[in-house]
Amino acid sequence: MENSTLADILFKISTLLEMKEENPFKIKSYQKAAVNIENLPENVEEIYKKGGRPALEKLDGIGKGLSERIEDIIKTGRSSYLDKLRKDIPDGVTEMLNIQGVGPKLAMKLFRSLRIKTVEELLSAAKNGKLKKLEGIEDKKVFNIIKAVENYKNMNEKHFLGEALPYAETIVKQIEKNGLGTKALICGSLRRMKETIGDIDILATSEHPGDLMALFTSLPGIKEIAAKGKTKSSAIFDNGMNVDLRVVDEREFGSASHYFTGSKQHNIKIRKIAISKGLKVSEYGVFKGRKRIAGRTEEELFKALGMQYVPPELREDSGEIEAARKRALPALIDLKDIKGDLHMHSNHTDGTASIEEMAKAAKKLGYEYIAITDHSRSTKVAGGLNEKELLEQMGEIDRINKKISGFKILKGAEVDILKDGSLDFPDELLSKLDIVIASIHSGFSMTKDEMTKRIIKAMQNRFVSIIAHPTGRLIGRRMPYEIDIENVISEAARTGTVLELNSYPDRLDLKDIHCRMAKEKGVKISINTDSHNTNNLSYMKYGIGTARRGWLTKKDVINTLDLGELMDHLERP
DNA sequence: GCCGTTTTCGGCCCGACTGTTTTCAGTCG
Repeated sequence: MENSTLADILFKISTLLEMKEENPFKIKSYQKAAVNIENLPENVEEIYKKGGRPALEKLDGIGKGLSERIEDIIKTGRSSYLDKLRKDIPDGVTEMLNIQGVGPKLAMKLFRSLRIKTVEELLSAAKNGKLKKLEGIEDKKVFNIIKAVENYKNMNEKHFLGEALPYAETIVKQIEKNGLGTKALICGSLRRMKETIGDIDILATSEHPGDLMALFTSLPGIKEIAAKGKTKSSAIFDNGMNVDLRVVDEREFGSASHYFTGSKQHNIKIRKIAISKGLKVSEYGVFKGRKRIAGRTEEELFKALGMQYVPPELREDSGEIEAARKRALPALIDLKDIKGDLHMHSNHTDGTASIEEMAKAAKKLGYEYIAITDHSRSTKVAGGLNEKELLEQMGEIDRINKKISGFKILKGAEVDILKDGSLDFPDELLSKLDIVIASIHSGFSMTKDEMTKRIIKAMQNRFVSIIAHPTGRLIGRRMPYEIDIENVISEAARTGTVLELNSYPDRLDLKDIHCRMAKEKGVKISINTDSHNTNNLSYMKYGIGTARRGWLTKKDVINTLDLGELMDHLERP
C-alpha cells in the first residue's frame, strides 16, 4: 500500500472526527500522523511487515492507538474505524467542507437541521431561501455560499508547479513594475516547490499598501475579487487560480514570509521550539516578552531560535528542524550546479528542434554538454528510430560537434524496455553510444512483481546508464506503474544504475521522497528535462526544486559533473 | 491520541477576518 493512500485514510478520519466535535487534539494527532506518513520515504506497510506495531510506534506521531488503526488498514485494505464514522455522516456532507466559508460546524448544522447532504442541495437551499431559517445566517452569508459553490464547481482542483510558477512570477512582475511594491515574494507551497499547488500566495512590502491593493485587484485576467482589505486581498483569476496578496511592514518581512511559506506542520513545530526557549513566534516576528528580537529576515528568525537556516523546499516537518538544530542540513543542489542535460529529443523523432538548435540553446544556458536521446523503434507514436537511423544520427552528431566549440553533444538513445525486460536495441548497437537511457512506454498494466522484474532486468544490462521516469506517473492523469520502488532503488545501488529525476512538470519522476530514499541508499540521480523543444530546457528548475525537496546535494547528481568526470562515471566495466 | 532535558498527567501554535453579533464563534491560513 502506498503511503499516500494510508495518509489519505487518516486525513478522512480526522475530518470526520472534526465534524463530530471530538477532542481537537485527537483530531490533530490523526492529521499529524497523516502528514508524517505522507512525507516518509520508507513504505509504512514494509515497516510494519518488518517490525510489526512496535516499529510503527517508533515513527513520530504514532502511538498505541494509531498503530492499531494502521495495522487494521494494512491488513484489510480499509479502515473499520473510518467505515464506522462514515455511517453517521454522508460523504456529501464532508464534501461541503470544500466550500469556502463552510466548516465542520456549519456543515453539520446544515445536515442536522435541514437534512442537506450534498453540495447541490446546499446550492438550491441557498437559492430558495431555506438557509435563512438557520440562526446566524443572513443575506450576506447566503450570497457568499452561492458564490463559493459556483467557484467550487468550476475549480479544477490543483495546478501543476510548472503552470503556477510562471503565472505567479508574471503577477509579481506586475506588482513590482510601477514601484508600489518595493519587494514581493512568492510564498506558500509554490515557494516550497510542491509538485501541485492550490493557491498562489504573494507577500509584499509597500510604502502605499492601499494603492498596491487597488493595483492588484484590477490586474487583467481577474474574474472575481474574493476579499479586499487594507493588508490582504484575494482574487480568483480566469484560469481558476486563486491568488492572495498580503502586505506587511518591512521589519516583519522575514517572519511573515516564513509564516506564509509554511508548511503548517513546520510552523507549528517552530513555534513549539520558540515556546520551549521562552520566546514567541508569529508572522510579526520573534518576541521575547513584548520585545521583538527578530523578524526582518528569515535568516534572523532561524538564528534567534538557535537553528541553521532551513531552505523553503525542506520545510515539511520531515526532519529538517531537528537537522537544523544540530546544524546538519545538507547543502542543497542549486540550478547553477547543473552542467548539462542528459535526456532530450530532436526532430529526428517527436521533438521539434534540430540537434544543432538544441545544442546551441543548451550552450546558451551555460551548459557544457547535452545528450540527444531520441526514442527507439518500438515507440511508434513518437516516430522511434530504427538501427540504421540511429547510426546516421550518430554521424550527424559527430559533424555538429566539430562545428560547436567548448561544448559536447553525447550520442544517446531513450531505449524502450520491452515487456520481458529486454531492450529495444541489441547490445552491439548500445555499446556504440555514449549514454543509454532505458524507459517504459508501453505495457503499463502489469502486476507489481512483473513490472519490478522488468525494470530490474533492464538495469542489469551493463550498457544501461539511466532509467528514465522510473515510476511512469503523469501527475493528475496517470498513476505510477505498479512497481516496488524500494527494490528498484536497491538494485540501482547494486548495479550502479543512475535513476532519473524527470523535470517535465507533469512528471517530476522520481518524486521528492523517492529522491531522498535513493540518496540514502547511495544511488545517483540525473536531473533531466526530457525536452522536446528548446523552450523545454527551462524545465530544469522544476527538477531542481523537486531534488531540493528530496534533500539532494550537488554530489548526488551526475549532471553536475564536468564532462570528463561524467564520461568516467558513465564507463561501465 | 501523542508526548516528555522541568512532565507518565496535563498540556498540545498563533493571529486575522467575516458575519453576525453588542462580545463572539466559526473559518481560514
